Amino acid sequence: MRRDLDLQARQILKTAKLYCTAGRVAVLRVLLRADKPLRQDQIAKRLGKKRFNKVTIYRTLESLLRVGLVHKAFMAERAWHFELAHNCSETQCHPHFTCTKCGSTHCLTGMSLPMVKSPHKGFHIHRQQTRLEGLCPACA
Amino acid sequence: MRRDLDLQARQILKTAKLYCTAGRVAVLRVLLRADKPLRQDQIAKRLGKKRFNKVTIYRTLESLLRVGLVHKAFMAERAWHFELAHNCSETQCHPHFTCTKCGSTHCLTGMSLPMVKSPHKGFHIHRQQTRLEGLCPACA
DNA sequence: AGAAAATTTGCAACTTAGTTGCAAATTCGG
DNA sequence: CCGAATTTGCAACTAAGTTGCAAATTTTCT
Repeated sequence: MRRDLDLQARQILKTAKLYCTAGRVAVLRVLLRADKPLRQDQIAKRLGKKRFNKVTIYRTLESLLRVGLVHKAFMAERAWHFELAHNCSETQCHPHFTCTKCGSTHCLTGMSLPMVKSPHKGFHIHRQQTRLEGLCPACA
Repeated sequence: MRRDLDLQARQILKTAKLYCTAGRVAVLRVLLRADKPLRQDQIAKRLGKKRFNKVTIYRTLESLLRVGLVHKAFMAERAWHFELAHNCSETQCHPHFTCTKCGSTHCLTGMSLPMVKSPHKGFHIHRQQTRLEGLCPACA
């Protein structure tokens, strides 16, 4: 089982043309077994005895991101962004668009998306929010 | 014009039963004029001469959040979350669900949403991501 | 209006998340 | 196994946000 995972991780790294180091294999193994997006500290915890410096973990993730093996879930940014809630309904706000080139953000007001229904039993969805990425008029 | 904005801000604060202080009026005015979600530092910048301590700005935003006048756009969390990109298409990943009670996050795999189309001309949407909030099976 | 009570503000110090430079260690290709 | 390329750990740093507390402001009560 664990051998398998190890081999799989190594294989993946090799095809991605990344150096196959202890750190990368370990982090990748954690991600392969994860059932949800993880933060650096959560990954570190799951590495257990195999300790790596947090800088190493971040840099490993960076390399995995670079080759497209990994995503940043939530397309999060580092800082919080605030806006008035006035023209948002209880269940959703307008979508936000962020330009991948210039980084500018725009509110795409005037569109309301159909409310998502979970395919998994037992989830009660109260609010949804959609984030879009692409090129803004100025950059396109 | 500016008088109007001021009055409007005061009115809003009054109905929300918040102390009507210089800081709150100023921050609210900025938000009323904003065309997109703003970070604390961006708000500070727009306050111009009316300087307030960043702690004050954060606490002001907190109070506006508390009474529901303001949102955190992107439902952002403070730290980045990473996950394997394997079962995501070029244009979207599965939606993520976060429980507002216990804070747990789940991947709602197995659903693909229709790709959003911008109602505004000139936006080229490459990727979309949906985030859901509500109660998870355990908390519901 | 004036005073007491409630709330907000600013400051300094702190935490958390993530980054950078650099020297030492590891990995790869021949 | 050697040398070049890449990765690692460390320490020090930045950015974003938080906390405690005393002083200032706002509201309420009379």
